[in-house]
This record gives sequence, C-alpha cells and structure tokens, in this order.
Amino acid sequence: MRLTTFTDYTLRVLMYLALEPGHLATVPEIASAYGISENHLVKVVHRLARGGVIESIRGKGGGVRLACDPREIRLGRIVRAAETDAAIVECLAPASNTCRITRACRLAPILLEAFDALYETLDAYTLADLVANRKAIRRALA
Amino acid sequence: MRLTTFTDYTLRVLMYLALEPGHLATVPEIASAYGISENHLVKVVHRLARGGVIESIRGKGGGVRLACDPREIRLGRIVRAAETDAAIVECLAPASNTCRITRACRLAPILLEAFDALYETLDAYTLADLVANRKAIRRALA
DNA sequence: TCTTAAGGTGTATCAATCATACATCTTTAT
DNA sequence: ATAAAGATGTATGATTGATACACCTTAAGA
Repeated sequence: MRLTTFTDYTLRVLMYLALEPGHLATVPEIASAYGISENHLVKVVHRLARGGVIESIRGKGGGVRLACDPREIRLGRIVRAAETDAAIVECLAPASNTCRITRACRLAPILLEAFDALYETLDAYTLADLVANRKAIRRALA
Repeated sequence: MRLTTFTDYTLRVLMYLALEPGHLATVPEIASAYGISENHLVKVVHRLARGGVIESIRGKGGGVRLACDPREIRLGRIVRAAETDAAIVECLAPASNTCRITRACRLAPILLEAFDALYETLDAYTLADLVANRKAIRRALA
C-alpha cells in the first residue's frame, strides 16, 4: 500500500506554495526546485487548480498560488482528492469485481471504515503543519 | 491507494478456512472455490504458514487449516503483514529517496500516524467478523 | 519401496498502471 | 504581434505486481 507519486508531488507543490504565500510560482520553477519532472507537475498543478485549492493565472507573468491560508488546507482532503482513482480492493469496484462472496462478506465496509480513520487522522493536520519548519525547507530547496 | 491482490487473496484464504474450522483444505480446493489462480494462492498460503496464522501439512492427505480461533485473528495484523513490501511514500524508503526536503518536512511521521490509525481500526475486527454470515458465504462458494 | 498427492521454492513472463515526454492549443502581458 | 505562461490530449517507457511454470521435498498408502 502506498501513495502515488502524483499524491506525493501534490503535497510538494502545496508545500512550495506555502513557503511564500501570495508569490506567483511557475511550474518550471517548482519542478527545478525539487529536481522533478516538469511535465508531471503540470498535471498535478492542473488538478489542484480544478479543485480550487490553488489559483492559476494563465498567460505571461502568470503562475500559481494557494487559494487560501495554509492553516485551512487539511491534508486528508488533499490526499483523498489526489488518490481518487483506484478502488482499495477488488470488491469495492463493482464494475470489475469478480469475487463470489461479495454479497455475504463484511470486508468492504470494514475497509471503508479503516480508510476513513486514516483520512480523519490526516485531517487533523494542515498544510501549515507540514511546513512548520519553513526556514529549513527553504534552505533545502535553494 | 489500494491493497494488493496478494492481500485480498490472503483474506479470502482465511475466510475460506474459517468456514470449516479444523477441516484440512488444499490449495486447488480454495482456488477453485473462488475461481482464482492456484499458482498465486500457493504463495499466499505459504506466507500465511510462515507467519504462523495457518498450519500446513505436507504430503498426501495434507492441506492447510487455521492455527487458531478466527476470533483471535485480528485483521490489522493480517493486512499489515501482507502489505509489508512497499513504502507508503518515497521519503519513507531512505534507500531510494530523492526528495530534497525530507529532513525538514513533517510528512513522514504524519503519514505513519495515519496508517497506524488505519491498522488500529482494522484490528478492532477479527476474521470471525468477516465470516459472520457463514451460511451465505458457503452458498456463494458452492 | 514405489507411486502419488500434497505443499515449498525459485525463476520467468505477462500485463497493468503509473510516471514521463511530447505536441499543440489557449490565454494574457507587453 | 510576440512571448510566456497554463491547459489538454496522446503516446511512450519503466516499474512492479500478477501469474505461470518447472522442479524439489515431504508423507501416505498400496
């Protein structure tokens, strides 16, 4: 069980933006700060913008910035949105499920409850908590 | 984020064995009951046996059965053991980590806490809970 | 003691999906 | 008009998980 790189990068983008609230950052700028793929970040940023978490400004002089205060951005909500695609287990994807005991077995609801607990725990933290040590992060990215 | 088929099959094997405690089941028998790969099940069963969750008896007339009462088999422990391989996120795999802000960033401990909450929630349930509706499961596998 | 049925183990291959690149379009400042 | 920025869709590459296969070991029973 692991988070996709997509989710990982999502969090990195948000942390970067939280370092300098208000500053318009470009995708190439963020990608080079972390030394990661610009192309991949484009999609991460796009999804964040669609979700309203960040604000994107097109055209020359454009860029992206947080749409709200880092203290209001709960990690559970972010990770849930980023990890949206896959079903946790076969029987939770009715379209492709082939397990014969799905009707009778109690696994699905129990798993959902457990993942709710995971996301709730994450929701106890905000983006601001991730970058509590702002100075050290800035230094690492310089 | 999702469980591997390996974990899924692990739970299915245990549920099958819990239906008829004491009965020695063979791998082909379990595989055909669920209509899944016999080869893959072999490894699942092997790992369960190594972990002491089930007891395996080699040779003709052999098979596998639960090593203890289904009410004592906690789901969190089972899933944790099955999902052992992958790191949740890059920075939790020091050997291959390339993230520049690992030192300063608080993501790793927060994720560990959240996954602990997940497994604790699973540990509130046992194998017996999964097969509470034993008759219906037997019917589905017949 | 030979055969057969069972699990144990390692390797190889296939397939899925995630990560990444590329091409092109749209928007906006200058 | 041009350049710089994000938006979007498609294609490719690489990882790894799922599966198959081959062969070994163990033990029952004829």
